[in-house]
Amino acid sequence: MELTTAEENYLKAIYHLSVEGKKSVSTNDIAAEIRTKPASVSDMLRKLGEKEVIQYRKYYGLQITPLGIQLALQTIRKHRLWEVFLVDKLNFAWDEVHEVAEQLEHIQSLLLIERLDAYLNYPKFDPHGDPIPDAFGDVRSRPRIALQEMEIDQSGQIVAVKDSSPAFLRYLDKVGAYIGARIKVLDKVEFDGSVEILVDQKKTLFMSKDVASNILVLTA
Amino acid sequence: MELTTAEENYLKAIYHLSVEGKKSVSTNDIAAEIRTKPASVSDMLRKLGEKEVIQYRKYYGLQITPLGIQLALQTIRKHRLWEVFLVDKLNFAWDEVHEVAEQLEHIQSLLLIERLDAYLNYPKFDPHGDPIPDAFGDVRSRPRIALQEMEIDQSGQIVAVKDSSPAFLRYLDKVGAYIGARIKVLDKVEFDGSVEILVDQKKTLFMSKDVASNILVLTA
DNA sequence: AAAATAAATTAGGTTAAACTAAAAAATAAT
DNA sequence: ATTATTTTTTAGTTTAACCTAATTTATTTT
Repeated sequence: MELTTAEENYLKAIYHLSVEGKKSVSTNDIAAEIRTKPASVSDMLRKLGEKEVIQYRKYYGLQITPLGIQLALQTIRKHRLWEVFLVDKLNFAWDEVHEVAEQLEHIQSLLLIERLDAYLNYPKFDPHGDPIPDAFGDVRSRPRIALQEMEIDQSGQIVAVKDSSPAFLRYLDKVGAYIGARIKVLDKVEFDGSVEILVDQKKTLFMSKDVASNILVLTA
Repeated sequence: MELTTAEENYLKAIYHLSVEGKKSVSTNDIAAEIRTKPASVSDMLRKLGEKEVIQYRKYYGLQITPLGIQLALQTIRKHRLWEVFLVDKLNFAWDEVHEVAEQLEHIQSLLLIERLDAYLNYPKFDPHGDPIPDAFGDVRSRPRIALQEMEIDQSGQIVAVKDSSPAFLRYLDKVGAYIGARIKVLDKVEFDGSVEILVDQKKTLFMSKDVASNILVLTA
């Protein structure tokens, strides 16, 4: 089964919307995600349906198939491995990698990805803390909760972000809340949902509810 | 100036034919190089002419412009840097890299190439011994002659091959004539042009004229 | 120099992926 | 339960890159 670059991008978007966003995936959702027009999405859904990576009934809805999930995970695997390469080996900042990884993920060569994986020492998580599927598509993800949902005095480690826009990542970098940081919730303000945390047993940090709900923590 | 992947491939082919093959570049030559049809080439030449990377007068001929040369060299630079990466870091054999590098060379990111160059320690030659243009397109190539043209008792170092088809590269690997090998010409048979060489002061090797004329040597 | 051959280009068609505008179906509101 | 609104799909274009077949230009040959 061969997918074009465009097809891979659609499938990846559908996978993310299906898994992360729970409820059924709409044409408009996909258009927003891919930054394209709904009419283009309808076109592509028909094609993806014919290739049996999704089950598609027009006006009704779609469901990603096991084959589709497998292919999407391979693309995600490639994307995240390249991100590790860019950060670990080429010293990219974690907010600079996405665009380039978006291109690299479409390079076709099984050997390349296997070798890259070995070279990087079989990493299990990318620089944003997201799990890297193995060659069979298996993902071992750690149970994580939003910082927002933690209790006072609970501690843990920042492992990922929900919103990975460059602006947000830069903000985190600036205030010193990097992936891997060990944190403890010192206080929560009921009124506005903001929280106060201790980072690495040194620095105290205030953050709004908006920020805190975008940070994922592996609780101890 | 932005070139598409196809445009980059055509320009690269035109550059190679212009520089390596001397005489004027024909539509048919390009078609053969790119494995496409002459009609498609005509189409593309018009487009490349409009973008001013070549000077083109139909039925008459073409010439690559300084801008075209610069852009072609950037693509070649990327291709050869990726080849170094694949061989040095990911342990690819030198006959396995071309296809993958052909894809990687089109990734667009100046930062990526600069970082990769630094990571590889600013290599000057790729695994086939071809020179890597620097960020400004400057190439420092070593003066090389074909093994075929060497005199008896002359010695040197294998630095490149003309024909880099996988079959030829595999053959070289098998007989132990790798890039970097130090050699000395022991004998030349006038009758058929074949040569006998000593490799690394150890192994004696016979090769046909065809093979010898495809091996480039930096003479001592 | 005219005829034959070879090379290059144009004309017209295909496919993938996008788009706008219009139509159809599903959902929500009165 | 009609009407209004939103969502989705279809119809018809556009662009890039290819193709075949036909034509035009250039080059050889006689």
